[in-house]
Amino acid sequence: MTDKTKNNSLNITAVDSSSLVDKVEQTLIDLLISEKLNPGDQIPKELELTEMLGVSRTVIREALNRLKTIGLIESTKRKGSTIKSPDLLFLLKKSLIPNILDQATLKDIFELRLVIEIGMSDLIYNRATPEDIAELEQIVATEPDSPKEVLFDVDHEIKFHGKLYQISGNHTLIDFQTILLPAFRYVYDSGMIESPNHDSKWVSHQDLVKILKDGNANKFRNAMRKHLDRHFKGYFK
Amino acid sequence: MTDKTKNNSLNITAVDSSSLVDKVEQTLIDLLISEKLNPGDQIPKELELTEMLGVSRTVIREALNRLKTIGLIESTKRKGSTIKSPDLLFLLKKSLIPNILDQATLKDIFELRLVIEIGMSDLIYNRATPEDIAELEQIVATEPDSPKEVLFDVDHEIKFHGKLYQISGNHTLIDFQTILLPAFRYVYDSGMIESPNHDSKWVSHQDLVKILKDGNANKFRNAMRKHLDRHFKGYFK
DNA sequence: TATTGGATTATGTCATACATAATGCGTTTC
DNA sequence: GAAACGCATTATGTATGACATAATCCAATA
Repeated sequence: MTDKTKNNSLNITAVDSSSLVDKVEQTLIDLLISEKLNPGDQIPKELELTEMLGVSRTVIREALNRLKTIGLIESTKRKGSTIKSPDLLFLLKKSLIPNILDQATLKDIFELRLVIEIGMSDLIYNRATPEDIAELEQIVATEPDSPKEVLFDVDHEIKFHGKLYQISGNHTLIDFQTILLPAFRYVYDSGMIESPNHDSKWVSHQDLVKILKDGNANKFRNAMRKHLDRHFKGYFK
Repeated sequence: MTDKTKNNSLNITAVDSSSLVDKVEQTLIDLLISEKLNPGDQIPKELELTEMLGVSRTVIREALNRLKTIGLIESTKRKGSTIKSPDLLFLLKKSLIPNILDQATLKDIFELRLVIEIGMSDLIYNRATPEDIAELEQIVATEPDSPKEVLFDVDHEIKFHGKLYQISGNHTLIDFQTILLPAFRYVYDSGMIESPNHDSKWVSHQDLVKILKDGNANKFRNAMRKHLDRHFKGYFK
């Protein structure tokens, strides 16, 4: 009778069900970490790894392929594989296909956008150049004065807020926006969330620009919060 | 004379240098999108794909392996591969190995943490239960009263802020924290950023809890900003 | 000196065979 | 008749050998 046949309170060690490729992948990642390898450094050739780890080239290749997929290495013919500083957001871009994400995650992402835009107010306020502000002014110039008349135009929305991301100067954030966008748009298009209405206290894009120009960091942050308030509705009541 | 031999101003179409696997991968992703497939749906078997796309099983497998790596599919023996709602952050966790990231990205991530923690103040304020607050009070109970005496203890820092992420109720954010953390710690340990000092206007953890309990959303958000101010130093001057 | 044209090397692709886990089904057993 | 067992089936997982292809080096040549 083997341990496997019994599932009661005997001290039975869990069987390692991971595949060979899984193990090799982890081994390689550990190697990258422990050896303190830097971008540009080379890792052993496939055939060398085959010998070192005692598995077939097939397995080595599949494991390397995974590292390649997550952007940790890069391989060229004759040269072999070299370490790379991964583009963190590149992956997200690939895997974030809205119709495949479940609703909970989509909602999380929607919230994430609100969180980020409020939080990055400080970056924006401290980094906006006069040229940036001029550009923002131009973007909002075509908007009607009265909030009541402002339709919710996703494209215009993206243009304005996209510029804000750019002003933040944080490239990871900028990439982030291009990732959040499809999900964001999807949330609206699919009717998960009702298109926002404006009440009288609403802060318009024009107001935001004004405050960015003449206010201070705190004012701008709080104004941004008010601007996004319409999106928060439905979450908190 | 082929187009390839000339590199001057002739109208020369760029050569497609992507590998077969690259193409198959993209083809499969397009398939997922266009066919409006949902999690749980099956995709064709490897051998079927081999016939459909006219490439060897090796290539098919490598492409599938990539989709598996980015969490879009899942494969089991005999059953084949099925679509999966990807865990977005799982990937980041793997590829974010601090010593491999370049400095610029590390700095971006450091900023990102600040952005997120300020921005999620609203989530925290609106979702904190009395039990949450009690727990926070317990965490900060051991801290000295005077800001001046507070040492910068990364572990304690993580404990407190980790609880805040949890209160936010946004699972993507919670995952995010476990990702930002190693990078965050690395930034300090490697001396890229000096360990913060507290000035007299500093808002302590204790202050934050008090405001979360008795203040309002705006006060809490601005307090959080002040609390993190020491980290912002060095960026803006 | 500059260019050309192999030789070399390591990854990329193909083909085939077998191992392994999951599933279903019929047979045995009580 | 129902549970348990064993066997065939199926699709992925692993191993192996062969060849294709791109990048690089180096020697021969003009």
